[in-house]
Amino acid sequence: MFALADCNNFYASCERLFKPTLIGLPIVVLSNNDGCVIARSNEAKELGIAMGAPYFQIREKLEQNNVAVFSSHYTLYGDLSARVMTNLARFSPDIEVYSIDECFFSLSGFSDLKAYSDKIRSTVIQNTGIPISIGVAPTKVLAKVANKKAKKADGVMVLEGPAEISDALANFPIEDIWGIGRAHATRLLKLGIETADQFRKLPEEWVRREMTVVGARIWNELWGMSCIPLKMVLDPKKNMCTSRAFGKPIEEISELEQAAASYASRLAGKLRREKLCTNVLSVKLLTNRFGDSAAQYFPSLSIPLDYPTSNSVDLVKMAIRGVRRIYRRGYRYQKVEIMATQLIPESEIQMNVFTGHSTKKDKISKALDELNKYYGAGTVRIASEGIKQKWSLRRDFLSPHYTTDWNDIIKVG
DNA sequence: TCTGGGGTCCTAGGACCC
DNA sequence: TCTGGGGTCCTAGGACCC
Repeated sequence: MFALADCNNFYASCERLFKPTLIGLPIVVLSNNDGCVIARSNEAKELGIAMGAPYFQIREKLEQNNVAVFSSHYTLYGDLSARVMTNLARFSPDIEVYSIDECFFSLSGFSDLKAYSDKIRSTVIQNTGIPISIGVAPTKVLAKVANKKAKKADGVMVLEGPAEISDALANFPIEDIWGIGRAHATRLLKLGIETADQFRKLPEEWVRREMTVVGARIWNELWGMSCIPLKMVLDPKKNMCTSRAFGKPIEEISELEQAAASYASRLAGKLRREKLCTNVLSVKLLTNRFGDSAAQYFPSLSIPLDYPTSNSVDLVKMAIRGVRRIYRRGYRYQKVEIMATQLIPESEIQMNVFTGHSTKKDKISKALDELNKYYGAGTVRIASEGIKQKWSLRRDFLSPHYTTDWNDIIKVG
């Protein structure tokens, strides 16, 4: 049996944890640049605030209803997520941390799954303050279904026998099935397939032909045949990307270079943290796709590197070179994407006799990491990243670093 | 003025090799 | 009328996830 634990309205719950005065009140959390809504407390959902709604369009409504608004604060959420996962790990030998707020784990060999899940749930809530729901079923796809049902029940739902499962699927909307996205849902709805139960009654061959093996796996999982195993060890990453919209549009190449340098440096840091090196660096510029009238331009360039690297100096240099190659005057750029592909572990690097590895550059990178870890991200930068970063993120409603910065720690009394 | 960011998997088609 | 066959690798694009 598989269990899925999912934190309720995770980001909103994290913000509320440190502001108990907000209990019972509506909360929303905004995306980077305070762009749109990415998390809502139940009270905010009840007000009819849609997921993904652009902030500037609903600002008045939020003010009228006294909704508490927060900029997203991933350091805080990451820290609280780790606490939840640590607690869950005490209850099962096999766990898969699936995302920042979700965790699959095996309950095979356990008895009285309802009572055990209730205990897990109350322990996590007690120890972390984050409310969670648990769904249990014979496959991952069914555990997802159970989890949705748990949210509407008392926080735990176990689906075990065939009759119980049929019942649960009978009125389960097709578009809510894990793995069926907008495109497939639209198509299936047109064919009159509206529920999970109708979907699994389609012939398997049809599903396989029209929705590839991915669809066939979901189909089998809905019949209780497990096809998606627990992933207890993470596969090594294949790509890594730093991409972020600017606080305001950029037209000048000098500012684009700064931003690209800055993103490349951040990317290099992420690579080093995961002990990976990249063979190819890609740079992409994007104009604002929502600006109907403005001219659009989405150039990109992949730069093969002479040797796999993760050092900031090399990657920043390449990113700037990329921007210079693809930049064209006359556009209002909204975003730059720096992507590293063909990643390999640091330990597997084949030395190139001619270019080799520069220990000096590696030492610079290491010093950067250590200084920034101690004094805070971005304290020491490469000069081309610029000092006055006019394009940097807008985060007008950022909460304090309650758990990750001594200066922001909660004071009692 | 303002509309997120970071990933994975699968397939099809082209290039290339023997 | 005829123009091999089979394999691998790479890339682009689509679909999906949280």
